[in-house]
Amino acid sequence: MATLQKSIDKRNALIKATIDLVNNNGFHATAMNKIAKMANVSPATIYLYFENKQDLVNQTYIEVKAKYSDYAFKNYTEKLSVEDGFKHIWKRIADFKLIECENAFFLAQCDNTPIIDEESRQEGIKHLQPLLDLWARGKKEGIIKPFSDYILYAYSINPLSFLMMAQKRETFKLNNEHMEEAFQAAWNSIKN
Amino acid sequence: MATLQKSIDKRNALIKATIDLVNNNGFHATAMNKIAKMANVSPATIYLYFENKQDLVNQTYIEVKAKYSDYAFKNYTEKLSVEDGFKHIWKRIADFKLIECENAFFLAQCDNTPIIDEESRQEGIKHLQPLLDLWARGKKEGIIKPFSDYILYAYSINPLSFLMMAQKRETFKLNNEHMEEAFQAAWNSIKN
Amino acid sequence: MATLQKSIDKRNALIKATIDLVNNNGFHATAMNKIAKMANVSPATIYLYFENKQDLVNQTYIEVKAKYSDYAFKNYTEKLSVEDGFKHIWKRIADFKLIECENAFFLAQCDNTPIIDEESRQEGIKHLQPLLDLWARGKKEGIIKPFSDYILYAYSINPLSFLMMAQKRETFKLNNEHMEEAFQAAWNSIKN
Amino acid sequence: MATLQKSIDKRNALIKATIDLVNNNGFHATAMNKIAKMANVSPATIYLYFENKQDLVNQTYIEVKAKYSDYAFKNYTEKLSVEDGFKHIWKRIADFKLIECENAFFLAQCDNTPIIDEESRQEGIKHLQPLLDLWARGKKEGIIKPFSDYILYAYSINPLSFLMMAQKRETFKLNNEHMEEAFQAAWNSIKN
DNA sequence: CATGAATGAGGATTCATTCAT
DNA sequence: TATGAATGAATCCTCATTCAT
Repeated sequence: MATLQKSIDKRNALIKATIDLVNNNGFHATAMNKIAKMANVSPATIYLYFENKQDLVNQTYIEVKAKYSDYAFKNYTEKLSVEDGFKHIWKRIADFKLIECENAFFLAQCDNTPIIDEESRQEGIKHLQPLLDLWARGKKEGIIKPFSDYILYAYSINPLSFLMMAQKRETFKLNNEHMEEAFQAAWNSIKN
Repeated sequence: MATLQKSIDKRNALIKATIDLVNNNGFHATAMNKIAKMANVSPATIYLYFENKQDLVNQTYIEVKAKYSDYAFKNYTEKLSVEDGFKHIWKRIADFKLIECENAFFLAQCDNTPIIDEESRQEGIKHLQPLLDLWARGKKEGIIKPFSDYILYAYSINPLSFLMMAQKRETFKLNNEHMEEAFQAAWNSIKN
Repeated sequence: MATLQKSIDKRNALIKATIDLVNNNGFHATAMNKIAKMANVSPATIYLYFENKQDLVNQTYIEVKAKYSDYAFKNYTEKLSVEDGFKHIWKRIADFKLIECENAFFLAQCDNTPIIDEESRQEGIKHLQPLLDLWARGKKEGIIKPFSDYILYAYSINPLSFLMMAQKRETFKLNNEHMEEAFQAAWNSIKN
Repeated sequence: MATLQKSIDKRNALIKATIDLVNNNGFHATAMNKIAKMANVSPATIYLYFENKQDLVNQTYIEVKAKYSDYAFKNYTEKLSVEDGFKHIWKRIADFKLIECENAFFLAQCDNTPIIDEESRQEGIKHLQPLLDLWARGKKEGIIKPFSDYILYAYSINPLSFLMMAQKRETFKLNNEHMEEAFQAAWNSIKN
């Protein structure tokens, strides 16, 4: 136990350090040494947990992506109406992007950059199924526009990433009113 | 003349090579050496045109950003109605992101990554004024929702970046119908 | 133990190599690569022991300067008369400059060149106190001329550097008679 | 004429720039580019006047060395007594080292460093003949100690270099009294 | 004579990774 | 399991030198 826990702690510390440093310096400007130091671990120790630097980022990506969808669907139930269900998920995602913004920023960087293996990217995509199911139901009920899921995502979910970036850059500060506007824009873009 | 043109050609070749290589490998994985080789130039020559690697990317960013807004507002006139004007600009930006996708991908990478100086970023932001003016007019006429420009941009323009990425990743192929859907989603998200 | 000793050995090997190569090629013509090779070490290893090239020379300078004064005052005691004390120290310094001439040449190069940080230079100056004390006593007793210490040093000690250079250049070979002459010249220049 | 003069001016400007930059940065840290810039000349132009960098320093050395001996023997005549003659030359050399200290510093650097070709060094040595003649006469007359010329130079002339360095380093400021002391030390070290 | 643009070779330094302990 | 010392390869950048004009 104790020793297993210690192992997990180290792994977590390494992933946390990776997110932090990659966010601030980018992938290639982040030295394994620095990651090790920030995680209070020897550089060699990293290689006990990860095959190499690429593997470290890949796994970090998958982990954060999982955290993202866990967060997104927390307390969500298919019993909700399409609109309420969407609102619920949207709000959760918005919270994730704006509160857990270090994680969200890391994902944005991975998603707009050639640093992640295609395989790991695929691995990370799987998790949004409940949202796709909701949209399918919405389309069938005539509540959601019969658009490709890519387009629905692009317009109703992804804009939150842009707002997160703006906020992180401190060029824009989101308040509750903005969030309300954002939700309206999202919903209007996909509702029938 | 001849010699000035040759200089300009070299600078352009360097910028083109930078875009290409950074797109495929990321900023830090792109060696000056490789940029030089691709531009048919000695590594040392880069430093006649740019102060250092950072300066090279900064200037590339500014240049591409300028190309982006030039493209966006080509043939645009304020005489158009708000809706027509928006449609015009939106179509141009869509074309840029989907046709000049190398350029667009480069911008996406810079905008979601800490590789660009804040100063250069500010420099690159200036160019969207005509769109902001159009939105101001739209809000006054009651045609556009009275949202923050950040939100209007996030929902009506930025989603195109997501679609561009998806297409570049070959996970999704946009046809004319998709484009029509995308425009509707964009317009619905901001129109009153 | 073993590992600490190995570390010290490496550091020493690096310092030795630095002296050798800087003596023969000058500071800037000496590549870190070459120093590493001569010390049987990887280039990267140098940076485990020294911050950078400048730091390497600075520390080498300080080390050699310390060795110089250790050598100068070996077996010296204040109980000696001023003349005997001076003769003792002078002989030791002469030996150092002519026998440990690699070290002496390195110092000469550093002292006549802008390669050493002012700070390290100050650090290296501290060590001659016993000689200054001896002169102070000599002046008080009326045995040594009441000249500035700079002048006493310039005339009674520093000329040995010139002779060392000449010998190193193989333009002049010092024998015992020369040494006797040199000492007379030194003593005559400062004695009352 | 005019064009020849212009050529000479350029050559002089280059030599002046070399002295200045080598004094402040050392030989290898001094880039041809910088020398060219300081002399208001294109880098390529340097190669019209000098074969390469080594040749540039060699010739600079020879030139400065010539200036040194010209300065040293200005107004000197063999009709002076040994002591007066020595005093005359010594004063001139002292002036050179302390007033024309940029030149003197350059020589010190060359003389304590492996940057000058042996050949050029030999070339530069020739010039002190009148002093050697004076010493020969002094020895014959029993006024000067029958020491090797190397030793005479080391003790009566070379110390001025040390004082010049100290002054340049701003650790010591020489006044007239010091100069008087210095001359006494010099003369006492070699006079019978 | 004079130049400024161009360059290939080389230099200091960093980094992902390994290995002896 | 954990480490810190060690490293070879690679990176950014500079520089002495050349060449077309």
